[in-house]
Amino acid sequence: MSNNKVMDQIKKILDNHLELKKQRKTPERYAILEEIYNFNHHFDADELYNKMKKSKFSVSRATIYNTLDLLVELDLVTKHIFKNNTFKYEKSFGYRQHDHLILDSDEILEFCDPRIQLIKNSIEKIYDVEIESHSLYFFGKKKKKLK
Amino acid sequence: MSNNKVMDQIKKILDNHLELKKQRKTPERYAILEEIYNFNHHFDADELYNKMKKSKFSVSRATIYNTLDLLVELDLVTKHIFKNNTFKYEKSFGYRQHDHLILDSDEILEFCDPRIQLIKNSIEKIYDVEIESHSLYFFGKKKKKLK
DNA sequence: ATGGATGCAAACTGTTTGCACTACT
DNA sequence: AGTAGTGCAAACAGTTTGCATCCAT
Repeated sequence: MSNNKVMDQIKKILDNHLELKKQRKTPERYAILEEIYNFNHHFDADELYNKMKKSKFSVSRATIYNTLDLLVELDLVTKHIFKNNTFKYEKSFGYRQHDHLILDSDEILEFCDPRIQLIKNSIEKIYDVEIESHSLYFFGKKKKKLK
Repeated sequence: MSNNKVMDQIKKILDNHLELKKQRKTPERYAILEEIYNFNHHFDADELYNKMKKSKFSVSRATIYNTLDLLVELDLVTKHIFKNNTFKYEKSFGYRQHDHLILDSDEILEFCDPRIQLIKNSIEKIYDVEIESHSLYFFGKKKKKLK
């Protein structure tokens, strides 16, 4: 499989961090990271919890949340909040930055537009601030096709 | 006061809507709308609830949420969700569309950049969709001033 | 062996819901 | 009079927390 290489890289990142910060290399952390990178796109804590429960490696909710926080901090995972108030997550290593288009409240597409960087640069200059991240969502619906 | 005029206009909008949809013109609805338009910027349901409680017109949480939904539907109020998972609201009539810059996790500034419309237009064409709304937030921090 | 991490369940927070009562039309 | 809207409190959902136990170091 070609993405074993990605898997190796992200595990290495986690590994390095844990070593550096003298945190424990628990099997749970690696198992969770692996499951997340097997997801294709957005999931929430509960989905991950259930996926883990079905897998050979059952893990508690507390650990799910703890590990998600850790991985977000490491930039291996991105945390979103769309319109409702539950957090959504997605793997982020090796995926270039993108924004989201949400159609009919449930379908999520991704896009990338360089002009967002230009806006960011302007804002930084105008307000004399340093921007660390942004979130841009478009909400819309598919056009009805005329018969 | 110069914004009595604004107050009159928005009450008229609510009025028309209630009449049209044959909904009741309860004093609670007008009182809540008025309090909201006395706020200067972002608040959450609880802040509004407390503000109402202190005013002459105490109102229940259920009514707060019901009325907020109604006003959002009428575009008199905008509903946001920033990084944590509680909804924030702001009055929106007469205020041209703007986006938000959140500094050091607590200060909220507003800005307006026409390029966001250009991005929107592109996305609509590329994906053949109709975009109804967007949300754009920049998260950053103030630059340290050198002494 | 030590204490950081986990599992479990209870607590918490913001929001929603059910139902009896109120008051707008 | 009829019923939409309100108030209250209980229910709910997602997340966080406290504490006993476990296991990586």
